[in-house]
Amino acid sequence: MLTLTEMLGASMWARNLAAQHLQRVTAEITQRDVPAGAFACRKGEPVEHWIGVISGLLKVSIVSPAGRSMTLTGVAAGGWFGEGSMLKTEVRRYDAIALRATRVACMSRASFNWLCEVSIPFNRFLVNQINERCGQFIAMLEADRLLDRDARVAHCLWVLFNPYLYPGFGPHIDISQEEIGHLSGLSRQHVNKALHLLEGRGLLRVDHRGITITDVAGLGSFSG
DNA sequence: TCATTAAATTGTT
DNA sequence: AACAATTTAATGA
Repeated sequence: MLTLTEMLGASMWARNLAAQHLQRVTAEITQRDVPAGAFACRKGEPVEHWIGVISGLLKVSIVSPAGRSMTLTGVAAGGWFGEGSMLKTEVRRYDAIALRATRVACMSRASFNWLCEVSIPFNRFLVNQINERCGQFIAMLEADRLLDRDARVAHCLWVLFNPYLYPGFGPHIDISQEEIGHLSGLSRQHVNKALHLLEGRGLLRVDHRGITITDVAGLGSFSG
């Protein structure tokens, strides 16, 4: 299990921060353990924190009035989310559910605002992060509306592998096929078939309780 | 260290 | 959704 310090070391924004800035906000960050299946945050709550994943895996999703849920993205270790709501002062617009026992880091609004004021690298990071996310959501719309199931699995893994949003640790992603199913909105059976199809195309390798990406660009452009 | 068992995950139907 | 096969993790000799 990773520590907060190790996780920050991998986080894109913490890498480029001045030492004294990082030291101060690190001291102010609080940690919270979220059991599997529980909410890390809920739609409609006031947004008090910028949230990062220290270990585990979150699913960011929204639920329609009719009860249908739609997954927006997954957040793996090293990833942070909610900066949009920090900048705008609004209530949380989605749920974040732990797909397995997950430890999150919470940066208060005060710390976040302070970083925005004193750190140019942090502002540059925010612009890049929001830009990356914007590109991913466009790709997600395409995958969701135009592409088949195999491509949706490919896209969902490609999103998780994005080195900017989720600066993981190497090409291996620790995730079960069931968890991929929850992220992509498909059944475990479809995920299983899709993974082996993608493996046959040389884009990844199916491991036990995980996968190893061998061709990131290929995953991103896969469309059947 | 090795064997046994339980639990989790995968592959198929 | 249910089942069997496989892998990992945990336990104790």
